[in-house]
Amino acid sequence: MDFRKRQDRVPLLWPTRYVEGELPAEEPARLRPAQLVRAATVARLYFLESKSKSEIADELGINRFKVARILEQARETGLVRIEISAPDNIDYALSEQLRRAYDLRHVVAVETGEATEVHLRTALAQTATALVSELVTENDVLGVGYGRTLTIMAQTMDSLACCPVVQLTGALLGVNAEENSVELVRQISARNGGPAFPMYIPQVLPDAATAAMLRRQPEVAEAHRRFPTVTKAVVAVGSWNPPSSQLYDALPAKERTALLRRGVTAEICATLLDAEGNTVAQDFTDRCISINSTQLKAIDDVIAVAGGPTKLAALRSVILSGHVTSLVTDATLARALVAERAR
Amino acid sequence: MDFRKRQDRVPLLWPTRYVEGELPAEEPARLRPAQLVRAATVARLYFLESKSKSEIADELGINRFKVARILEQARETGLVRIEISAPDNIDYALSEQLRRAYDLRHVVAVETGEATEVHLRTALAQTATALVSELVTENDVLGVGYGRTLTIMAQTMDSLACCPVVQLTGALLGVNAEENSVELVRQISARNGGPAFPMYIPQVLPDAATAAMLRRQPEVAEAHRRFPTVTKAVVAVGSWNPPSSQLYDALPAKERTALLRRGVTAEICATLLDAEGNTVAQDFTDRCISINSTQLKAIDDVIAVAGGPTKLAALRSVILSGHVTSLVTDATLARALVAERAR
DNA sequence: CTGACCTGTGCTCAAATGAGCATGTAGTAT
DNA sequence: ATACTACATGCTCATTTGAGCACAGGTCAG
Repeated sequence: MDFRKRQDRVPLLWPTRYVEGELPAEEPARLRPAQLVRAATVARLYFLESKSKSEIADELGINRFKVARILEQARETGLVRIEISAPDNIDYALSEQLRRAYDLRHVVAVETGEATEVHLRTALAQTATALVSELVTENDVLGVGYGRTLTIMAQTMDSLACCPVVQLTGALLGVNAEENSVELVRQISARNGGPAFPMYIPQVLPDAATAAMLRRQPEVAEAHRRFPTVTKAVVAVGSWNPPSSQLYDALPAKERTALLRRGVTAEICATLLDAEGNTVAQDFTDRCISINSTQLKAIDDVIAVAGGPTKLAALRSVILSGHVTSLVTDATLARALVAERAR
Repeated sequence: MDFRKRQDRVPLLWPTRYVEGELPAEEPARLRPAQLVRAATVARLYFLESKSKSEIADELGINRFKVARILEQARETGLVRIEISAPDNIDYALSEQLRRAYDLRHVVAVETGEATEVHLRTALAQTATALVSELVTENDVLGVGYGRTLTIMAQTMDSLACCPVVQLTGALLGVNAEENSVELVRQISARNGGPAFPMYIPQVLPDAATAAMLRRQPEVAEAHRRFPTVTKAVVAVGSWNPPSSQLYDALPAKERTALLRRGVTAEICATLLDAEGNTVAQDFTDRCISINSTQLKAIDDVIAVAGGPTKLAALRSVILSGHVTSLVTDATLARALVAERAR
């Protein structure tokens, strides 16, 4: 029987925590003693003692088809149960759907329930921590963008391989001074023990010339030299419409509206994207201290961490732009993205 | 992977209630998100959606060996668990061992724990009820012997197929008049709605001539005519040394000792057996109203119900004699029987 | 640099297996 | 009786599968 059952049958393998469709009622083995003894024996030999059906058949003096049928029955009656039990805050099927829908490398759709924004961020951050720790080896070079969720992530980051940590964007003025891209890089490198490449410099500068000049500052130049060596990056996604972006918040109203008029929908690092994922307003990006679009795309694995209803359009745009390869998001957002791709 | 694991690996299929060897500690999936998503996806497709490994491999764009290895890992980490959960009052492995050791058809070894004799009888009776109900169809003719455990069984007998019920032995004087072979047959036939063939007659008579004469009484003759048609029988086993037998108890001391001196170790219906299972004291059996050894052996399936430490020698004898094909007993007794056969 | 040694991958070949079919054996309706 | 249904059994053949091997890439010590 090989544990698979053909499609025309009722599925006999039940998950417990992870449920696809309906959960069959707990069924406490309706077999009678004689069958029970035989079925339990066969099941024990097959599952516990890893014998082949043919082997069991020979041993019990029945034929292998009979053994297969006994095992089938054992499953049907619930004598043998197979459960897939995984942490239930991840929607695995949805994650995989989304991954395939946009041909991404890794997608983790976190089930956040009726969470407040803080809870949502925390949940995403924890998952991002786990994903990043899993993917990053000591031979990697980790690039780090900036975002509120990433800040929480940095605080919970543990067991990250000891590898260089490179700051990908200059600092934005956040609500408090503790939260900025420099702090983020410091936190992470302090926790994984790897060398840090921070840049004490603002992200947005008055003009491209100033930015170009400041890029020549030793520390900034050093970080920029690392950009081509970055193998994995974890970044946030900023939404411009509706606004949910630290960069957006940091800009004067005039500038925002100008950029919005030019179709900016999302930002990833300092790269601005329209709804279709095209890079727009390159002149703005030139004024920024940040990894640029080309360099970002050259990174092997770029993990975007973004959730919440305001990020839908932005996340879609970022995915379509091809700047990210992996994604940590919430289930609601994931469902929306899958749904529109299905059309 | 086919759910079996080779012997050199740690077994990855865990029973819950039914445990063979050690029970591995509950292990809550130590995989990280990326692997978890992939493993959960593969496991879902394989177990829940019954796809083949090759199919899954094609679908996910990996090769089938990879799928097999992911599934292996899913088992190793406890993401996928297989449990065999059956009523835990039966020792399935022991039952099967005993069955094979003596080439019996059905054996159910009931785990009674530190039970009193009453509890033990009740447990055996319940199991016997289940086994008999399972094995007997409406096309069978059920023969019924006599014993205290069988009396309890009759009281709990339910969902027995509606078939004729034939009394196999005459009545013994028990502690109370309610408990005798006639009552037993009445009870069962009342419960299954089948025709009864009782015999209101004592089991032991003064001499063979009297017995022969009484066998001609219409009711007795009718039952005897049914003996060759009996297809399944449920009987008790009496032990003579140590004594644990209703028949033994019913005999005068003089007679007992005379028979004991002739090597009587066990009795099944009115057939007496020595330690090796040979029929002895045929002259005594001739004085009894009962199915005889030949007729008993002609029955397709004879289920003996016997338990408790006093029955060891008797049960061994009865099994060796070839009078029974199936057995409901307690685990302790079963273990003893298996152990001595192993030598 | 080299060679030993992992680890992950994908192969070959033979064994294990399932689906579907043919048979046998009821029981049931005609 | 006869035909039909239902079900259990055991077959053939194509598919699925595992074990073991071979190879690639990477690491490490010398």
